[in-house]
Amino acid sequence: MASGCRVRYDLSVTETASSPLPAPQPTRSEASSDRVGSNSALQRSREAFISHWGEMGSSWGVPRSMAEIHALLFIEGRPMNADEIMDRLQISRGNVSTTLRQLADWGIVTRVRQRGDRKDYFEAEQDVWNLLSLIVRARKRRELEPLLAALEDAKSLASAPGDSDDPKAIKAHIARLDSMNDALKRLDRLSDRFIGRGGRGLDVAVRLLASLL
Amino acid sequence: MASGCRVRYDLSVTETASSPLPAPQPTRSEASSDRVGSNSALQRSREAFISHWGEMGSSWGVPRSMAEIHALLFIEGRPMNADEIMDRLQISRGNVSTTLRQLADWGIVTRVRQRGDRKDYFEAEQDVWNLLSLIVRARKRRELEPLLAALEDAKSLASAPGDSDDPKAIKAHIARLDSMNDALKRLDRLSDRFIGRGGRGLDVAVRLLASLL
DNA sequence: ATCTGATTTCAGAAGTTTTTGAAATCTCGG
DNA sequence: CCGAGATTTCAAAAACTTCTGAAATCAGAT
Repeated sequence: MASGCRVRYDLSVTETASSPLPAPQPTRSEASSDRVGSNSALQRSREAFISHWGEMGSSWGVPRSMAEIHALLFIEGRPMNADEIMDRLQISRGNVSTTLRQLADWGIVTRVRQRGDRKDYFEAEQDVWNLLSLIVRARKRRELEPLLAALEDAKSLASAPGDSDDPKAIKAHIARLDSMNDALKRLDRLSDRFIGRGGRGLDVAVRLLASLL
Repeated sequence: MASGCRVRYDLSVTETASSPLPAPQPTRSEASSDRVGSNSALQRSREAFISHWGEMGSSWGVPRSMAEIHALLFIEGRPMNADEIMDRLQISRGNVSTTLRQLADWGIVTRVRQRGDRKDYFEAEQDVWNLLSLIVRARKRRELEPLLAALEDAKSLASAPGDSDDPKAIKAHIARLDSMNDALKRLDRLSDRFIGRGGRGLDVAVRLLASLL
């Protein structure tokens, strides 16, 4: 569903001076042919995880690089700074900065301070149920709730004052809006409970259901 | 999150002859300013529903026009043919054809035959829980399952034969993959039950949970 | 077979989203 | 207050997705 394969870009920043990074770590390989970088089994497994997570993200409307950054932080399980992320994923500084801020807004990633280091470090939520609940919460707020509001609007629009529509048709129309509204509202309320307390709710509910069905 | 406002396009097809359509129905209005077309309360309400549904779709990775076509069929609640859809939504024949096929593949829309009419008509699933279960089913197959397989791969990659990685690190890494895998697998199995029987399962489960939590 | 209207296909156009990278801004230490 | 490094911003570029429309294909009627 897409290829990939970006080109390397210049790392030097603003000032003219050369920034003597501790040893510019060779890049990862993208897919086949040439391999560079540390290619231990562990590293290759991480790479696989990252790219599959990125893939999944992009089919769910999450920018690939956002999903990849998150995957990297999750799978490394330790705080990383922007430079490390840039090097590892081969994406630009601006992109990393913007994306980290968004992930932090969603609450999926936390900014941590490293003693005696001016850089910002970031680490990902490690509890998967917590992670899922954060995602659900964010999408619910950004997408489900506005849609519910819109459905209410559509409903009130339909029952406007004097007009020339067939009352039968109006009734059927409103019934359709209502059934959609009901279903989504139920999911909405349900997700409230699910995410009620730090993801544990989701976990519990899922176990519960699994046994009941 | 986007504008819209496409231009009208030529309706005439292949042959040179003029296709005398029964009266090219004026176009809908996009948002504000000029209004054309039938503007009854009912019509405006439908329009609102369609565009909000389209909006939502596009933030979930569904092409706007696909979401709109589905919304139109759902809210009209009757079989419609390609020409009606083109006129109403102002989208091209090719787009309509391709999209209808996809919706039909997902099972969200059904092709129905109208006696004595060579055209194909399409109608949308009217039961919302059924609809949701069809959507869940499709996404599960197309996205969740491949991801689960990929996680398994990543896991086996990590425990490859003789290599230089710290055994501690490998253990931690595998634990992470496992926790992700477990959570997603549980969701996966759960959705199986949910959609087990034509959407009713989903409905029942949701009611059940709502009362339990 | 042929004709006619409906449908599908697909290359290119249009539109949208994502990414880049360099300049602006911020922040801390001295 | 200045300098050095870190971060943010944002206009422009690249990449990707979706859409168009004309030509090809298909299918029923004659």
